[in-house]
Amino acid sequence: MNYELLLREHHLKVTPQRLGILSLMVDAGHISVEDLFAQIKQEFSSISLATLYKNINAMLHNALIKEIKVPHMKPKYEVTKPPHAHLLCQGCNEFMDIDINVNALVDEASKKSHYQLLDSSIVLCGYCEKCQKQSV
Amino acid sequence: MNYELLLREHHLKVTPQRLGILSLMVDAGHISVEDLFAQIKQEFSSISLATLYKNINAMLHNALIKEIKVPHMKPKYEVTKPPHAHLLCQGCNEFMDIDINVNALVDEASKKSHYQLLDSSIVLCGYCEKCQKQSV
DNA sequence: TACTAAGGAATAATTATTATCCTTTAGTAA
DNA sequence: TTACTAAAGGATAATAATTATTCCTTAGTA
Repeated sequence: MNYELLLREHHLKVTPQRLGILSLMVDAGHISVEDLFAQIKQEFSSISLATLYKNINAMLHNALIKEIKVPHMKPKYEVTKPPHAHLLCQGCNEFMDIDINVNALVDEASKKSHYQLLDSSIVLCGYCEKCQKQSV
Repeated sequence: MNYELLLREHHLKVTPQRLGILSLMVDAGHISVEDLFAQIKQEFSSISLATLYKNINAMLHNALIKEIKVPHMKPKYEVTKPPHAHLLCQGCNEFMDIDINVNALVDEASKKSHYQLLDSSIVLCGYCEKCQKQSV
């Protein structure tokens, strides 16, 4: 993926820090501010937490990334992808993407409301294969 | 609704403050800590914000209420109801419940993953009838 | 009625996020 | 290239949200 181009397409200045943050986000899939900061520090030891927040907000504003908020968890961030749902494992607390038919859901909802629907956020909770075996 | 019984069923001590908080939550449908505090203050002028947080956490812990978290909004709380989705109006920022077929969604997701699914959280964003007319 | 564990009030402490100030740098155009 | 300007970065202060602590009060129970 060409991160430099991706930033330009979203009208964001290209800086080494920003490229690093974006690249880490892509690699991680879903990552918290805390973890992202720990990782970006390894590349830019003097980077400030405020810089990270400023970048996250800039990228959110341009919809380059999305915020995922679920109960009892710190917010996580992911690079924007086609509509999909999230599976959240209650054991290891990891997210996994799943491409269910989001449009069908939106269609069904449309029929039951007068809302003009624009976007959706779907989180399913359960146990992943690994955590299923271990405990429960 | 018998709030006293509801609290007892969830192994929570019955106190006047707690009854007040629960009753306000039911009436509001979906409410933030801030709004809840403003309202409960009218009934118990000396109530502390810490007390409110402790009650919210106690009720969350016993699944008497649920937390709703979505990007760019303060968390809201609702008394636990049968599985349903939320419609969030981007104009007035109000939630509305909608009873779409959540089980069908979970079934579909089950087929596409090895997860053992337990719970789901679905938020659809758009404009309600009123806000559709006004702007957009 | 009395006892005990939990709840409430007040407030301090912690955590997460944003604002501010000043320095540095990316983007642009001469 | 060079020079200019707006935006970005770093350091840190400030704010907001939530949790912890202390002590006093009350609900549940024997």
